[in-house]
Amino acid sequence: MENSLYFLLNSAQQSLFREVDRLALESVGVSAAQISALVYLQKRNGCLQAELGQAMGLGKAATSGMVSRLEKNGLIYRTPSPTDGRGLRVLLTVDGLQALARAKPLLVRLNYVLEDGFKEREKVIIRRFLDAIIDKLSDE
Amino acid sequence: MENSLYFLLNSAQQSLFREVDRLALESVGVSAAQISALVYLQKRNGCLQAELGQAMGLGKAATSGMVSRLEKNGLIYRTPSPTDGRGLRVLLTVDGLQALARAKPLLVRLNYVLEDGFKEREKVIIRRFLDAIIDKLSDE
DNA sequence: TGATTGAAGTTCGCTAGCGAACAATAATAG
DNA sequence: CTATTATTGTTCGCTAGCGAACTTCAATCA
Repeated sequence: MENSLYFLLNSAQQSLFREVDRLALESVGVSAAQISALVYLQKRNGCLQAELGQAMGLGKAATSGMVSRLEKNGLIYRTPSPTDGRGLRVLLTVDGLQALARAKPLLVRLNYVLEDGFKEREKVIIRRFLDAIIDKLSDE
Repeated sequence: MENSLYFLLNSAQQSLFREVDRLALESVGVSAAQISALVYLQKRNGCLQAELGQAMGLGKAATSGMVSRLEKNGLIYRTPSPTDGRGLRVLLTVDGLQALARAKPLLVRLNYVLEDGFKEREKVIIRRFLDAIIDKLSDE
């Protein structure tokens, strides 16, 4: 029971996330969760706050808090959406871009460590497992 | 980059954990994290608070908070350790045992869903991936 | 034995998530 | 055009984690 895939998955992800968070705060000065948001904002070149939240899999409240903390840290700024009177556009600042640049080596190294010891066909199976979880739980 | 195993693993575990937490609160009235603790306590038939924390991969502060909430919910009780003047022994209450009984079907169903669509040899690879992460990060 | 080091717990202030309730704006139905 | 419904975002109170600083008791060393 306590050897089930569910407990194993939780345990692995939690260990990993906490370690990455520790390293990120130490070497980049930004939390792991915030780095994920910065990566997305760079790819999309800024976006509506609601879109960022959806991409991160967060609810409204969590998104609001996270974006506020990013703003307080000077990594992003918010500006009213030109096309929607309700929305806020979220954009990287120069500091945000620089933090992202400092974070990238960590992310690259991380993936090297994660993939180390697994053949391509094995990685395909692992991805299929993780993708299946996400698929089964996305109800829209 | 955002398709890396790191982001994929985070995404999958977070989706899964939040869904399980939602179901657990709804059908058992106890959070997913608390259920993990109850499972461990049943297996060990009670243990020192510090041991529980280590088994859950938590620090002292998180352990203290979690055990306090379990106690507030009436699922466990604390009693001074007979062998160590510093320690607290944590034990399931009757309510705790009953909550565990209500939770078990959920856990069984969950693992069925997770394993569904994967052959034995594929599950072995998935376990090896997750175990490797835990191994690489346990420094003692 | 007595002093130092270590381990068990608590508390504090922080990040990070949740749902619920709310205000403001947009979109849609009549 | 107006009334209803949906979407965007905030705030509140909660669970859940972290490290740091602290107390208390145990173990070790000299």
